[in-house]
Amino acid sequence: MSGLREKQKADRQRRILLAAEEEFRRYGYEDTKIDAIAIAAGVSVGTVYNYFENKSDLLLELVTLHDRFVEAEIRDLINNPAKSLIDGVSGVFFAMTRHSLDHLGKENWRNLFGLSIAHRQTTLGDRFARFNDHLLKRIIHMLDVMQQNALLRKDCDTQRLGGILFRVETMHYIELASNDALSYEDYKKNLLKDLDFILTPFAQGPGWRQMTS
Amino acid sequence: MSGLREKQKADRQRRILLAAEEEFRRYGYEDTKIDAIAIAAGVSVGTVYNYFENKSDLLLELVTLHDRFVEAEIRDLINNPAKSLIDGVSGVFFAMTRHSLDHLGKENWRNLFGLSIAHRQTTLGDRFARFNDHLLKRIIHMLDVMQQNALLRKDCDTQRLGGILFRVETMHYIELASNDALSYEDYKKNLLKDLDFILTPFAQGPGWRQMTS
DNA sequence: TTGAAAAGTTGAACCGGTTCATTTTTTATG
DNA sequence: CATAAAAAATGAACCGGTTCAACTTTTCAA
Repeated sequence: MSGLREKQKADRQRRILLAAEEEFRRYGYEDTKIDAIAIAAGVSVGTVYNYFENKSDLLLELVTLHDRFVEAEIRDLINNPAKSLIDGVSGVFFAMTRHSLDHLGKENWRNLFGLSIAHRQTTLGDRFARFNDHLLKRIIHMLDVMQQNALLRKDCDTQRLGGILFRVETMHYIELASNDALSYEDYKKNLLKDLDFILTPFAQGPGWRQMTS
Repeated sequence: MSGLREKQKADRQRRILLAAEEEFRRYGYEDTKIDAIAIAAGVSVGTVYNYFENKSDLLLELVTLHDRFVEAEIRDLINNPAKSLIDGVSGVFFAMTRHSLDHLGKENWRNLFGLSIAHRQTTLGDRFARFNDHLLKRIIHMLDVMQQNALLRKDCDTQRLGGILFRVETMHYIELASNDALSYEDYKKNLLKDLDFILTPFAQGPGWRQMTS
């Protein structure tokens, strides 16, 4: 049977990932030793590197794994459209952030962000960029839907608005992840104010901002 | 004379910084070895660590050193106010970025950003945050001036607008620094579009966006 | 001038991520 | 089965940032 090798490979990969997740969660990125992951997974150090490029790749893999949950949450939020532009957008961002933090914690996320910026040229940076790109597309799609539903002005470039909102959110997320003194509630409050500021001129409906002098 | 020690210290510190700048510029952050800096500066490895916390601190020190030039450029741009809101804001951002890149190059900047995010709790992250905070204050001040000059709506919260613009710019800068395929011109084009999108509703004068349905 | 305390320098050793030559396991073939 | 080729696992060695105990230089009081 030639499936043995495949089965063993899948099993080892799974065990390494599981061990890594446990270690990262328990000790944080910096204090997690590859050695410890290898021992916990019942393999040698070399084998870990056989399955994963490097330490940060391992972390990225964990993020990607849980990507599907975020994906599901976003889908739900898009399918049950919010009553207003700001509720829709903030709802998606809050859900994403809540989930990300619960899953891996601040320390891992700031390392992931930091490393993906520093090593953009490498696999890590590239894949993280793709991951973000995908999320951005979902945001833009939601804006399109809201435009259909007359919650967003027809003359608004959703591509551009989406990009801007995503950039602002990303910075808030980075600030949250990299500052232990900042709580999730702080993040929500700050982001909401920014979103409101940006979105108000583009929101359709009785409450939008009067712009003529 | 008790000044000898002080003089020697200042001299060593200067030599180390000079050597570091040369190495960082020539080889980039990753490929610069502390060992090489020490040799170029004519001191031992231990001495380098006597003067600087660690490798990234050394890079941050170089950035801070040239901060004054950026400062000067910004002051000029604020003193000679631009004709429009968008020209003023983009002018400052473009100048900052142009100068930063010329000074240290992409590779060093993406590492600085990456490391300051990953190590926010440490001296590095903290000092980099302060550095950014200071720039943000200058931007807000410029917005205040423009508001005085009737280039920006009186009812606009300059604090908030400044924060948003700064966040968007920072993300564009990170994208520029971390992607070798992106040119400075690309950055300018992309950022300008975002700034225009955000600012148009708040710009005072004959050309501002008509917002009533 | 002297010598001991303070300040600073030094480089060998440490630590942990990563590599790679060697060994072990699995598969394919007669 | 037996065996050779292919695939994968292994851990000792490498590399470079960082630390620290030993050593040198400077200061300062007597």
